[in-house]
Amino acid sequence: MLSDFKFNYAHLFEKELFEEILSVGEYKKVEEGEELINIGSYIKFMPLIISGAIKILREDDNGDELVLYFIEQGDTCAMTITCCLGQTKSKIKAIAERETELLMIPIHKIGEWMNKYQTWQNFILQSYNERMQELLEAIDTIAFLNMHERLLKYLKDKAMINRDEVITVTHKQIANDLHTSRVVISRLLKALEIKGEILLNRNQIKVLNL
DNA sequence: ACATTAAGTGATT
DNA sequence: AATCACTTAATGT
Repeated sequence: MLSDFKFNYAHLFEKELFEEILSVGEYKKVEEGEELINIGSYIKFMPLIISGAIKILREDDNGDELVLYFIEQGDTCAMTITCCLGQTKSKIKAIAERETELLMIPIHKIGEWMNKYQTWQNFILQSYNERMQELLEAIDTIAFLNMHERLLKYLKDKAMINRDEVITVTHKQIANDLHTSRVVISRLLKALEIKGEILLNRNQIKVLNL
């Protein structure tokens, strides 16, 4: 586990900072489906993802969800950075997409290290920038792409972050993630299968043209 | 064998 | 693209 962490992060930070991260960070392992952050909750830790993947989603008052993007190893959560600056509540929800290992950094360290380490500052700014890009992409997807394209992007993203062309989900779950109805998803999936883009099985979708 | 859950489909708005 | 109503298929007990 620590070797994984080294592999993903060691080259980013100077030795001194890396040591400090290790001594202050708290190792945590979460199972698939486990909720890491909910809307309205205060954030006390900033997670560095060692392995696995996390799904970031928005939720409305009715509890209807909409997936914004996925983050994986080497990434961190941009929301925590915002929270750290303004002591605000989380505006997003984070759920483990699969079994995931994290290193939890107390948020007061974020600011401290910003002043102390140049590499940390770069890391924070860069991840913030990457998340911003992803958000814009998510907006484009929702605003300008039709359901057909959104679905295909979702499937490919999902296959990518799980490093598996076979995705294990029900049509209902996809419908929830994309905030539409199951019937619509079933129809679009069927169309994709006929086009030869995917193979359908109960609880499973195989993405072909990755 | 029966109940439950997932997926497919026509028709309507 | 959403919803309804219904069918069919797969899976669990």
